[in-house]
Amino acid sequence: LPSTADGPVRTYTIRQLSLEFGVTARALRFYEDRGLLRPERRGQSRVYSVRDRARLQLILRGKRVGFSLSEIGDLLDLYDKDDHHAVQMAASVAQFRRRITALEAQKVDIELSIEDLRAACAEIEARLGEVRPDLLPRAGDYDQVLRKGLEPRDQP
Amino acid sequence: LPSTADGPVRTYTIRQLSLEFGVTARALRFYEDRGLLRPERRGQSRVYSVRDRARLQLILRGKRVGFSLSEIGDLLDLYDKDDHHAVQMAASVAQFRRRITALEAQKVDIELSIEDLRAACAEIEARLGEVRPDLLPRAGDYDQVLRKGLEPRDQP
DNA sequence: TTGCTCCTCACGTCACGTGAGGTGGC
DNA sequence: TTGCTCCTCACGTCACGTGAGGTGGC
Repeated sequence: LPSTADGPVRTYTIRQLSLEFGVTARALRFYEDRGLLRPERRGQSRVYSVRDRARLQLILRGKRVGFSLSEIGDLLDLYDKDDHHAVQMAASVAQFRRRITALEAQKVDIELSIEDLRAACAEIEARLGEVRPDLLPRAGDYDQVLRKGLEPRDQP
Repeated sequence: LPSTADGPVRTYTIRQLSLEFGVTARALRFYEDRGLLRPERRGQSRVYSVRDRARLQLILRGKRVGFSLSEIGDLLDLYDKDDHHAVQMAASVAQFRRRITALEAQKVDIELSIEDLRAACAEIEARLGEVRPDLLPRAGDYDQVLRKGLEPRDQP
């Protein structure tokens, strides 16, 4: 095991990181392929450092808020090239604000979609009430509704 | 042109529909490939009926609220097989309610992402204020910030 | 003949999922 | 020897985008 004066250097296997962060090993290899991670090798196997782990954490945070991998890559590259991280920080804030704007637009879209679907439900239920009131959902029991709907109706 | 006692039957070319609904011709062909549309042919060319247009409208509405094409296909199939549309209506309401639930979860995710990004911005700006207050954004002028950050600093 | 729209492959994109087939060290 | 983790292809998924190369009718 490699070590320094401070003791052995902490490293991680691909499985350790994938379990810790709840992603697949395939995902980690994919991030490497895209240049976002550069773990060392011990023979064939990948060996991830504490820094790799930190980068992975940033990658996953970025993904969670909707950045593409290439956007995340740009941010990480800036971070590497900028010793005191000042420019990187300013650039990140700018990127983050843009993302916030995009997310707010998405949120509005979702709210409109929900309204749309609610209106559609109401309209359909009104029409259904005229034709087959027996098919109207009772307190959210939609499975019941479907089973009932597919049975033959009682013929008078 | 085909016609009935009511006069000529209204039809549409692929370009007419794509322009009207703001999608590409490729998208319409793709929906056909997935079995969502079945326009007639006049020679090689596709001829869309009023019914095809209505289906397209439903497809696009479904997409807008986040249904996959295969989910939309299931809904449309039900619609075709159910003469009085009663079962189809009940099933749609059930599907729509599920979609609403999913959208509400997505909305919460987005809200959390926005909060996350806002917190990250605040934290970064605080650190930046200590190191390079000159890089702090002035009233949203982030382009300025970036240009400034990439210039060499004045050496005292 | 030129232009326009139409057509059919078929590969590319995004972020991986999912086997297939093989290796290394305990 | 069996088991485990690791590895590298490489094709599949989703909803198309994007040429390439060709046809038909005004």
